[in-house]
Amino acid sequence: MKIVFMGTPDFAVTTLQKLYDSPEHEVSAVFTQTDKPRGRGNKFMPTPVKKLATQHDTPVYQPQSLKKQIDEYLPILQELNPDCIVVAAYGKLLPKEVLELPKYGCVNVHGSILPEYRGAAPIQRAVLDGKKKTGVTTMLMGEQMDAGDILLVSETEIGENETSAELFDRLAVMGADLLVQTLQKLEKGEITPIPQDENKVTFAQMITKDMAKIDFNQSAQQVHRLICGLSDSPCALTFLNGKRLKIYHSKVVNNNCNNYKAGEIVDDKKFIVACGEGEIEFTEIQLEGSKRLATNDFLRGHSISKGDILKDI
RNA sequence: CGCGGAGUGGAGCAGCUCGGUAGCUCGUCGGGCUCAUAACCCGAAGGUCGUUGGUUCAAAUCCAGCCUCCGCAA
Repeated sequence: MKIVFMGTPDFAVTTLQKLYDSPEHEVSAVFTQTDKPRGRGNKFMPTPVKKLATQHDTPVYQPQSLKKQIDEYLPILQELNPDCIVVAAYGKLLPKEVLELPKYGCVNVHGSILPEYRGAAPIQRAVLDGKKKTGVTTMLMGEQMDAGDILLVSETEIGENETSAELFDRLAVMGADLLVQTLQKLEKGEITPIPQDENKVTFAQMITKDMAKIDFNQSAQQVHRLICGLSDSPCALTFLNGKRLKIYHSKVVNNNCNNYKAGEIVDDKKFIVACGEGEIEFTEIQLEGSKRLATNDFLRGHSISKGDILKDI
């Protein structure tokens, strides 16, 4: 199939790579968000998708807004004449003219089992909510965000200590596979799109940094979910001796009540911290200015004291 | 030129302010103790202190440039 790909972050890269690897598909152009200054030094960095597309010498387009610049880009798309437009975490809505252009429509890969978790952060939200199960969905795009008819769904379980980052990687691969399957069946006419059940719709709100500070008055289970859900980015956060301490991995070691204060360090050999209810062990952490370390390694060079209390500044 | 931190034996850190014998917690290897152990005791190997140049009798330590990594802000 002749395909135009639209996407931006790493999640989309996996799918794009899969398309490059599939001999039956040809990626004739890539759309991605505009380059923005990011990172240290505020240098302009290409989006992950652009990086990959450039390596494959695929033409890259970066419109500010397809809707506003439709007169400019519609002719380009018509010229490209794709059989299908594949969209993965592009971050922009597509205008009607674009949606109606390809023979097989615009197919989107989404990181949840729709209609649950429509929107920006489906994967993190699923982990934050302590869901046992999630998945990826392919759908035919409509004009509303993530509201199109469902094509295929693939499910998976979320591990007890699995972080958003880990789940991200798994779902990206699943999504890429599912997309290729979807295209195959779409071409053969083997799929009947199913409208979403509007009564079951939930939204996955964007993740913000002000969620990141850990409140140790919550239960160990709640703290654990926050840590898993926000890892690797923005990452759950507390403070050790006035310095930011990010928690990448943790596990609940005790669910019962305890006699410690919230945030008190209970074990300085393992970095176990008391919560409002239960205790949690940090297993991978990073101190401000230093690198991300397994707690074992961290404790060889840094000392923590039993009885110290972690708290916000 | 957005702000800041850091590069020291295999790992994580200290030492740098006030230049002059390389330190700590681990790991590794050898030996011992023990029913046994990730426990304990004894011993050993392993570092031109990121890189280049400068100051000096002497630089991990002071100065300048470069490389790499990291936190914040966007």
